[in-house]
Amino acid sequence: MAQLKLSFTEENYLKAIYILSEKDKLFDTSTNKIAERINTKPSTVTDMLRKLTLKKLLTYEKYKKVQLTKAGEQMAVFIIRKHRLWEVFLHNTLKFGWDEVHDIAEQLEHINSEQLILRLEKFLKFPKYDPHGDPIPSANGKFDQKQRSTLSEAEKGKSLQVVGVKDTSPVFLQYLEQLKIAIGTKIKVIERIAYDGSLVIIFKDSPQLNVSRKFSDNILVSNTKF
Amino acid sequence: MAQLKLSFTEENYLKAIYILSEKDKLFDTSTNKIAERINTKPSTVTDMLRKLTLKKLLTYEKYKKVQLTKAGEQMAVFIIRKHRLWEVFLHNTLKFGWDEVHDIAEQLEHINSEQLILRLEKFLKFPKYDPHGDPIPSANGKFDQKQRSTLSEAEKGKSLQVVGVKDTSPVFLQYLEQLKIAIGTKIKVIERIAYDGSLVIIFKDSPQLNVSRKFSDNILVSNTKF
DNA sequence: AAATAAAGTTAGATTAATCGAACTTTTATG
DNA sequence: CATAAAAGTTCGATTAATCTAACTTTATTT
Repeated sequence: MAQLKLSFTEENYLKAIYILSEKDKLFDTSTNKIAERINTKPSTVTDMLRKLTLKKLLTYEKYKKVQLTKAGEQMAVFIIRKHRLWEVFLHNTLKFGWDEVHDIAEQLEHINSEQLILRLEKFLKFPKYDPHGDPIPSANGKFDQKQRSTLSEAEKGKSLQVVGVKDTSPVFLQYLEQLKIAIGTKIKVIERIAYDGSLVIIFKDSPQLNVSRKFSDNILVSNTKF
Repeated sequence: MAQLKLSFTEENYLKAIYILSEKDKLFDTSTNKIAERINTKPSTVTDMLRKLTLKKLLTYEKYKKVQLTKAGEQMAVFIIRKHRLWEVFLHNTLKFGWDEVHDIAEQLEHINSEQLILRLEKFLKFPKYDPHGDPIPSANGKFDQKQRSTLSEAEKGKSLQVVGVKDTSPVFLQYLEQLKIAIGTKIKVIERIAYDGSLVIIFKDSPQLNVSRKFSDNILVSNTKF
């Protein structure tokens, strides 16, 4: 693995395509979506798709859908692994806030050294999840897939533990920080409001709190832990 | 500081020019020397010197010598600061060998985040020297200049402490590792052999050892500490 | 100091990544 | 289903970094 060297740009395309394919399993990964995610123009994406096809990292015919090959997917997963391990380092070791780690990890993920990542992982004690609750693939590319659902799906009376977020925008993360909700926080659903899909919840020593549907849609929870 | 963004390549040129100017204070920093250090051709260097002159990071007229401006020097020192802090991290925290840290730090030094470096420095407890004994500039660009000389200059009978190396090639560093000489090792010069400039030394519980002039020329020592 | 060598520069070409504008294909909609 | 809108592609151009080959300037040496 990791035999052929890719440019930062190529790596970013692979990662973007991987993530888009994951996110929208129903819809095809399209030129425009890639362009938007990578902040470039569709014409540039077309060129790059050609290039990556030649390198056998994805399959693609013009006007048709894009799909990563085994090799391309492996590369993408490895980049995600690096990204998430660095996020753990930034958050746990250097004490960066939840919302500050992404941009720096975006740069660090391209550092090229297998050894570095193995040792970093060991130093961090083999974390399974990053600070946003996203799973960190192991060195052989496997994800630890824990049972997760959104808070919005939770039944009344259920006790749950926050394991991640879907929205990772600073505004959302900072709001969570303000509420003192973080990974690991235990939440109980007191009531479901049928009218607007909002929920009344409590957590830790908090008073009752009404949270919007939009809010609860973006909180990932598990109830397998207790 | 650090207002304008430079490419990796530009940063590498600045660093190379800074280091060459430091090393050979007597001789001018020349196109060919830069080319050799950066592993590129002289013609490429000429182009880059023009570009960096336009950006006011150095002064240069064709066929004349190159000199960094205040701004260029600040940038270079900041890159060296990053490089050396990362080396400390790799060595102290991730337990990489003395000889393994350079290449990875060469990549990490280009990561762009003032905060990251400040926090890394704090995490590492504000180290003053990197694993090779080279001083780490502080955030305001100042070096802690300790009294240093080479082992070859040491008088008979003197006790000294290793504070760094001049040669950082893997073969030399690995030899030191084998001998169990590292930063901090205390050495006593038993005898100076006039014939070939070699020295007889002892350190820790070692037996007497004869080391060549070439060897002792590349060990930096201080006797200010005890 | 003239000739030769070494160092440095210029010019033209190449590769990677990007863009805008014009064009083509696919999809959606009346 | 014809046509307009959306999506995607092609083409020519640009910028950064690099090279080679030819040329110029500076340094060295007899």
